Amino acid sequence: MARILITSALPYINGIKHLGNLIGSQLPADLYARYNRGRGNEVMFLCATDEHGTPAELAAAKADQPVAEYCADMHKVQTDIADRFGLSFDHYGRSSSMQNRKLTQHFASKLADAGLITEVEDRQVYSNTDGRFLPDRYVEGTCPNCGHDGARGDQCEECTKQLDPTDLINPRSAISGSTDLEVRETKHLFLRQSALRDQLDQWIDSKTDWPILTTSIAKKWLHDGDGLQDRGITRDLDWGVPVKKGDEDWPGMEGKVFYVWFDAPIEYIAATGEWAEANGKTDADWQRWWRTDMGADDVKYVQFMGKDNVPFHTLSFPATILGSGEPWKMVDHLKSFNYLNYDGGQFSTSKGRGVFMDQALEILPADYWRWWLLSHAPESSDSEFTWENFQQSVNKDLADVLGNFVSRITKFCRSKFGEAVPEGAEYGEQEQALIAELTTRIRAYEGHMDAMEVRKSAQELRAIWVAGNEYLQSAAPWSTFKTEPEKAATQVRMGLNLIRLYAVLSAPFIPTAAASMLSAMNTLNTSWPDDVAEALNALPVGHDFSVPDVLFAKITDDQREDWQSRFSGKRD
RNA sequence: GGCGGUAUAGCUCAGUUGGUUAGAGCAGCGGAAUCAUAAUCCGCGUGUCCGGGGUUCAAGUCCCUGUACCGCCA
Repeated sequence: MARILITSALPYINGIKHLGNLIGSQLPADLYARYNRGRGNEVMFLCATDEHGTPAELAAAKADQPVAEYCADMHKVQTDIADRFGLSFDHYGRSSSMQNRKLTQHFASKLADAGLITEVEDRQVYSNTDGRFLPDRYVEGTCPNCGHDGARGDQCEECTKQLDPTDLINPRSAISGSTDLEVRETKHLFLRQSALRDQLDQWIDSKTDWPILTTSIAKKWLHDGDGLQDRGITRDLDWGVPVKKGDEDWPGMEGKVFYVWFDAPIEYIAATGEWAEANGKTDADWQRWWRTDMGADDVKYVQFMGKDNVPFHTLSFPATILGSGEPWKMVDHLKSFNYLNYDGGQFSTSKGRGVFMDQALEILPADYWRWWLLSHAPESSDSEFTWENFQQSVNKDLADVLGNFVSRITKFCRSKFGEAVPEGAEYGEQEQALIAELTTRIRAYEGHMDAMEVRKSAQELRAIWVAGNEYLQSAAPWSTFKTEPEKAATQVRMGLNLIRLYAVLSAPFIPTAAASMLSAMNTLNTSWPDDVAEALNALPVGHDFSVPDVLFAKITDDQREDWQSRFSGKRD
């Protein structure tokens, strides 16, 4: 039994995520987790909210709440939505947890011991009115290049010129609008990533089976210009992990916190500690997933994320781990995704454009979204969501091909033989041919799933559903029933067993519908079809079942048009 | 500006280390069947593989170049 550690990129705390975020990390990670559990592997699937940093502080201020309280509330909201989407995390943690605080401080201490941290004097804009330092992007003013008034301190969005906050004419605080600003000296810790460049380079070179998207981004950062740069890992903020060297104070760093990108990936590890604590486990129980000296040697670790997160996961976080000199588990496979666009443009959290997770669940059950998103995952390039495509795909694949299959076979059996698996002969030639085809296809499906080829997996699964319809069509039990009822009974027995088989195979994609199918077939047998012939005899003659409700109602043209206009603008 | 990605049938996409008449699903057209959510199954594709050069016996697949769209730039 293999042991698989799976993490999804951490969603930021300031609001509900849209479907583009979902398909970029959490959903494919869930697919992989459910599949591996289905195969009988031991899985640890983790995610958490990323809670530190200025955007969280500002969102809390806007909501008129203390930031800790705001984060606690939003964490609950996100946990609830994740649950309703069927995201089967073993633990959904928080980067603000005490475990993460301790671990982050621990890593910083180890890095300092290894000589990989330097202190750098810096000059930064301080707002007297706000009583705080302002991150570059929170200083606004007139662009010296094009004269645009809303330029940010890191870049002018109008002319795209990169700026320094001190370049701005008439600078003001983006938080309060105050112009009472001054430049102050401040000291920060830098992680000497440059010292680890060759190690990281070799490590990336050894990953020959990673998506090109992943390695090309990593290589670019390693070699572009002067190569990998050292990175500031502290900030002058209140909300975050206090800068400490392990348990001890860090002279000169009083009142500062670690940068959100330093502590967020460490939360992958800390979340496992949170899982242990929440479930009455010991430290050893989580360490066997993460410490190669404590049993994590045989763990396969897979990360899922959108392409914007790749640099931090291929370079910064590995630098933290390698630099610590401790035997932590490093990622084995990094599956990255492109972006999903919405109806001709981008999904956008800040602009409220597109469909957000809570809204999606208001109009349709999770399985509809899961199927469409996964079967159209942006693997090789950016892909696009349109309502027409969504309606067509979902109606055809889920309602017609799969849902109707379940419906036609159960209703036929009920009307001719009653609600129990009818007695007939052994499977004949036609059934053996079907078993052979399904065996080939199921092995291909497993291959794609093991390789995390999401779209190809969906295609193969669909072909497996189609094979059932083809069989029924050519076997035609409604026809054989008239002259050879016993033969019809055998064919119906095959059809009913196919429903159970489909439920098991489809569960990673559409867990709710799969559960309904199993429930209708009145079975708890979810064993993976290593032997397809055996799997198609799982429901024996005489086994009771029931006819389920329609699995997937079709999306009507009226609904589609309604949603299309409802989601065309900004969210409320 | 630098870098990266993408450009293949009306739509969404596959096309492995270059090798016979470029494929799949959807949509469309025709047919079969009537158990079923008017569902299913079968048959039907003359596509400047973005343009232009080049390498090669052979290029959608490699090289150069141009164009378009998207993204990233700590």
